[in-house]
Amino acid sequence: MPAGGVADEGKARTQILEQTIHLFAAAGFAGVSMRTVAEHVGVTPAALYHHFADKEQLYLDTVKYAFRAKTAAARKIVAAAGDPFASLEAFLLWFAQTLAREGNFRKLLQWVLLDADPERTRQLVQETFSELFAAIQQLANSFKSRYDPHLLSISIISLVAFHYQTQDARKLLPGNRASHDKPATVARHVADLLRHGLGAPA
Amino acid sequence: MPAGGVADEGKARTQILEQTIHLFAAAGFAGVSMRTVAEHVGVTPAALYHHFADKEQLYLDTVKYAFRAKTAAARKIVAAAGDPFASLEAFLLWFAQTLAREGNFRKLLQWVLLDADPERTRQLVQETFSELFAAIQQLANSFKSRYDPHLLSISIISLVAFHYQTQDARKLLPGNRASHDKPATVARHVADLLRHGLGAPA
DNA sequence: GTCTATACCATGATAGAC
DNA sequence: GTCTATCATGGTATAGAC
Repeated sequence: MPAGGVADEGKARTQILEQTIHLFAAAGFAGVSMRTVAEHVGVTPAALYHHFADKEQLYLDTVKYAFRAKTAAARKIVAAAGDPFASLEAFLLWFAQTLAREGNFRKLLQWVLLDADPERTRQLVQETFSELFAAIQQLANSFKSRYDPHLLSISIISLVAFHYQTQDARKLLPGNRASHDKPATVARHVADLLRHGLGAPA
Repeated sequence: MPAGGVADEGKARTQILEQTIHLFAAAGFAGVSMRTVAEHVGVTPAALYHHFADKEQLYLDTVKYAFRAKTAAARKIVAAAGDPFASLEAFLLWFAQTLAREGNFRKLLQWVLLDADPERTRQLVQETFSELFAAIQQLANSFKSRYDPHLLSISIISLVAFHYQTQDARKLLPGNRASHDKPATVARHVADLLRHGLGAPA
């Protein structure tokens, strides 16, 4: 098995996955046809079936491929620094940067959360969310706070993830400014809120 | 124009919308066919086209119908109490209860956030998100905190919304307990976190 | 306001040549 | 490993009877 990590991966196969990420990110499983994929990749639909058993497998492999390495970075960041707050801030900045920069990553995450097929959900959550979540939960535990680690982990992820999920929608809502989507701004806001809460005005 | 608020609404039309909510909530615009809707409603596809110009209009009207009244409740709750923290806690509980109880509402919200069509996004955000957001922003302002009102509003919504967005996924992640999805638990956790932050251990 | 019938196109998937 | 050709099915939408 090659360095990639998941089964065998020919050059052509990898190139297909690479070019398919954007399509599934934009329209989801049901919104993308094999013909569209084929056209975009520059082959015929039949050629796709040489590399993937069916559309479902292509989708699963595409999402897994897109998430690989993305979350491995999180582990390192969380494990690196000693002070919990320093780790938290490093993670928040990394997460905000990643979501801001990699729209495909963000959207695929949203598609995974909306997936109606339980088995597909299971596979994707384990392949995608679980490593990221484990890293955050480790961080959450290091605070030795009053909060439940599971709840706190989700809260930390929420504050960054949901902000970028609503990126397009917020442009239509009052009080929006372009600077609100800058990763540094978001990370600082969330770090402040998590550290001090609303109780202590500056 | 009748009390409903949006154009004309016959009895049959309303019944179609009512029964279609669940389908679009589960599978989104691309994942639902007019045949499926017709079968589920108990008519032929042709009958649907008597009430709705096309599939897109059926989708838009369904989402708008599902959101109507849902968010009107939020305004009252936020406006009611005097103390900002009391209002906040009342809102958090209402929001958690609504998302926990009304899975269709929650899922439609997620579909709206993922919609790739800018014009559809514009219509739906204004019809759905904007009233809820205005209520929260009013609340956020009342804290007179150091935080940007827009950012703070999204943070408040994030902590509850994302928690329930990840409901299915979290069942597969470590540390999950059934009690974590009880509205009272979520609301209390979020209220504590927002009030005190991580800085002040109990 | 709902039906039958249907036009017409897109879909996932396969067989078999090269 | 990719092609051409094809199939069966399902997709949106319409015409016109009742």
